[in-house]
Amino acid sequence: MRDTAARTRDGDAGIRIADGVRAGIISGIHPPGTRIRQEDLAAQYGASRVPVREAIRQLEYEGLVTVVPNAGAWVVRLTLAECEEIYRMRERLEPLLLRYSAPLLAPEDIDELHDLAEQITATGDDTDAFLTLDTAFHLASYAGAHTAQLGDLVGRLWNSTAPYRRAYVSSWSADARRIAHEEHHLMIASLRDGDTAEAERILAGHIRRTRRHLARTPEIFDAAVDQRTP
Amino acid sequence: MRDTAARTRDGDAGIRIADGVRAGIISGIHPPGTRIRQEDLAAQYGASRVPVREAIRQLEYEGLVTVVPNAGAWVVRLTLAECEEIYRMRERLEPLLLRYSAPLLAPEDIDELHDLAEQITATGDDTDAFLTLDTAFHLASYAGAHTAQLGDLVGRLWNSTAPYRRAYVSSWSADARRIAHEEHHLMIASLRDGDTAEAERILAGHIRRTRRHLARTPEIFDAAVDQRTP
DNA sequence: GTACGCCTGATTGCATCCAATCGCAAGCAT
DNA sequence: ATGCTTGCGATTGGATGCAATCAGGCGTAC
Repeated sequence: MRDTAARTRDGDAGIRIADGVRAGIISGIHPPGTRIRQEDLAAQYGASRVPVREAIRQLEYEGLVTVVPNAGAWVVRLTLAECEEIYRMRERLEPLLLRYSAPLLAPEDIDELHDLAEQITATGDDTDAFLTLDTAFHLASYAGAHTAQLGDLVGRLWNSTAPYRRAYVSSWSADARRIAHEEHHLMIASLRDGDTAEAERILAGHIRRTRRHLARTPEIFDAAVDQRTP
Repeated sequence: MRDTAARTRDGDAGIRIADGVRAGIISGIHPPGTRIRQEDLAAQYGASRVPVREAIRQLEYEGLVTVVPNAGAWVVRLTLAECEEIYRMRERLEPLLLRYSAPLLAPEDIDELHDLAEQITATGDDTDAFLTLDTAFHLASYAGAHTAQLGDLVGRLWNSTAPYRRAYVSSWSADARRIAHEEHHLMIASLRDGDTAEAERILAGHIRRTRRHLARTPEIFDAAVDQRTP
């Protein structure tokens, strides 16, 4: 019952808890391996444990927390293999999502993508700025898609790897960053041309290259918070 | 407190409810549009409404029920566009899953696939038998994969469309069925050859063809049970 | 000194109970 | 006769309380 939101008992308030915890996980406040206690969250959000349980279940199905019956919940810790699996899924799904989105992007939407790509190029080695803008760029490229499940799924996959992205993006060389920037611009050019198939290929390559780089920095997945993680 | 399972309060019993309802949806007992009341399920499974709520939430995240706050839950009803979207996702994801599985399939596993394919060929126009065996065949082809998320996701996608599969498979011509059988055998041959890439291509084509046929039978998505479905 | 067993504390899982919301229908006014 | 309003019933959302389970620490036996 501390700071957050004062007892809106209208619609459905267990979602607020899930939103808050999700934000905490993505932003790195709750690193992988952190223990999640129901009563703590209940107190923090001024709610009972019932909606907290629902929130934890939701986050479990989003792949952000691990629930062990009669034991508790922890922020998911990924192995390198699991993280690669997520990237392989993204490599196949995001081009499909782009295929849904591309035909419905207006020229001004593509201009906005161009602006974002320019800002990304200008971030230099400010990792936080890069992460924020890169996420915004890709999500904006999917803004045209009206999908029932695919868009949400891609968002969940992004969130799943969010705690690790900071670590390995900061390990990129200047050259690796430059290639990412160029791929962004190539994709924009293909979108402006109306060549969706080529944009799909560039995007798939973009994700694949990131995955391969990831495989070369396995040390990211070793250290962690460890609070009795199963 | 009727027939089902007598109060096992050990581990986690809300999952039992989800399993039961899921089976009912997949098997067609609860057709799309059916209203789901919490108290009914609670009485049916001899539990309180709390685990029922969790079960409904779980099924919502699996894409099997639609929950409207302060209103209730219904078995998901798909539009043709939504069903096509699921097939497009499967078209990209299942070849990836096969890529994980194929190298770990032993020769005897492939023999089993061959047996299943033979049985499928022998079903003639027995739709129920075809559905059961076809599901078994594809799941068996994925048995080698040890994935954290991909396998479960593919299973969920299959389940989502299960209520509609019966209807459109029964509309297949003898020719359409024969093509499916041949694709099964082609895939087996590629797997036995160790040519995973070719098996992937055949599988993608198999799913794509099914999706295209689906688009030609939109009448499946019209009629339904309708119990105040939103 | 080591291993096993018991006991206590903490945490989760479920049942029961109360409050808020929504849908529907009857009644009234126009 | 039709449209709007108001009240009631039904159903969901949330809070509290109790039972069961698991982890860790201590004591005892070998």
